Amino acid sequence: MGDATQSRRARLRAETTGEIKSIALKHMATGGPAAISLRAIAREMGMTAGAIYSYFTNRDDLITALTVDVYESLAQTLEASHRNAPSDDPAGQMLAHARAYRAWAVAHPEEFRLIYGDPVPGYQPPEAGAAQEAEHRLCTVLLELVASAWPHAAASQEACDYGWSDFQPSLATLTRESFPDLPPAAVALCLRLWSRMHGLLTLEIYGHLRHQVADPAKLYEADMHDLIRTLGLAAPQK
Amino acid sequence: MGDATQSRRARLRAETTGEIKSIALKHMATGGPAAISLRAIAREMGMTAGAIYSYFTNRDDLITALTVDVYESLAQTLEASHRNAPSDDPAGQMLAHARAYRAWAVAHPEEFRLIYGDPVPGYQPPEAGAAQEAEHRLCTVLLELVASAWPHAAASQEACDYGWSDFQPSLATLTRESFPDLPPAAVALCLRLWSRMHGLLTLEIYGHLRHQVADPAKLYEADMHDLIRTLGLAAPQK
DNA sequence: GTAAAGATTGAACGCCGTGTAGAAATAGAT
DNA sequence: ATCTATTTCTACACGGCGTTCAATCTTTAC
Repeated sequence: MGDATQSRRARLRAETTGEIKSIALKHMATGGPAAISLRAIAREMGMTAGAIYSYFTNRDDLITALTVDVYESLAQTLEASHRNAPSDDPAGQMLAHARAYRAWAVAHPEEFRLIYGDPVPGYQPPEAGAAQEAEHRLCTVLLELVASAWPHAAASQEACDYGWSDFQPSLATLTRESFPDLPPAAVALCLRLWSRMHGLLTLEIYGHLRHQVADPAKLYEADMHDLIRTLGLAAPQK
Repeated sequence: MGDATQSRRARLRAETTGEIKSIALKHMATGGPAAISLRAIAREMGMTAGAIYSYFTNRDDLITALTVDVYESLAQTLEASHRNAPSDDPAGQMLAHARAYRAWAVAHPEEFRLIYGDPVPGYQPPEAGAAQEAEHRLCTVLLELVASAWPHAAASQEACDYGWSDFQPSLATLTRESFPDLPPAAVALCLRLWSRMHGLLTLEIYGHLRHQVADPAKLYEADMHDLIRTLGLAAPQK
């Protein structure tokens, strides 16, 4: 059986798998998600296209693997931003998260397109995929923000009555286990926060703000400050 | 020269052009924008793929034409919604617009993807395209809403100082000509309204809400009511 | 009626993802 | 060290794609 770490074969296999994904990401970064071509990857590696099929059953399988990696990158970025933010300043946390999200999206537009847009013609993500898990992980970061902001924000969010049955069971149980004190309305707020950042970012990434506004960052900042203000959070010091 | 209406050739040409676009739209509605294939269209029309090149120089050219049509469809829908809304109820107008936007998007998800997502691998829209004009047209509808809501909403939007130089010249002049009384902050608000609807809709259309929430419509309604409330507009009667 | 202009065909080129068959290389066990 | 089983890789074929081009048929214009 295997040695200390791994059998030699498994090590080479992992290396090659990584190289395939790395080259695929590189191609995607220049030509968009649609530029991921098994033949082009194999060509760059000095292989034949068919050889990749011993590492990934499909092109879709490779795309799925890349998606998981990209989700991981985004999650780590946002989690790191949350760790570095002051723990007693909800408005500052919110702003830091919003900025980290946009910074990642602007720095990795193609990765953003991969997970939030049409990844590639005809690609269908696996149903019980890791995408759902990754989205919940991203949602958890947001939920932590909402949790610390909820004492200030609850008053403005009581209008709509939400129940746990309004959410998918996986998200509902995840929230109730991790944040027992949060009501359903807080989860709804979390999703609406997400959508609010997502809206401006997709418009920017997909070029729809280019014809309207000189500096998308300014619009984003303005909307985030408006968001913090209407949530009843104190304006951050800086 | 031509007869009363058109020369026979021009008439046939217009018919064929329409048929090409119609079949392309049909394919897109079932298989997504990536399913638009010149060969498949030609096959369905009993033609050869090359024949399409006398109607559209490119596949991208066909995509551009479809985009223009889809923009037109969306613009007419939203403009009709605006006409049918009561003219003295800013909150009701806003809500009607938001609902009309979502209804269109949910009813035409592939058209939505065509204009707001990756239309197709490698497609690059023409720079001086009609897309810009169409977006301005959609923005005008929103600006009318903002104009009628501005007396109530101005107070909450004075925080950020915007200047006309923050916007692209075409949008700035369009606004100043059509709505001389509106300040730059109103245009910024208009774009932020757009992004707010767009955020939830893209998440829904691209399937990212499916794993989180039971009924995306409820989340959308809740956010729109929150939006109307924070804008300082009276809650609509219904 | 004849010549110009437009529409269409059919074949070709070079991409692509995807399979299959067999060769080459590597692993573990004797 | 040798043998055997598994894995990796090449070579090739298939069908589909967008695109081009010379040749052909059809409509228009004079």
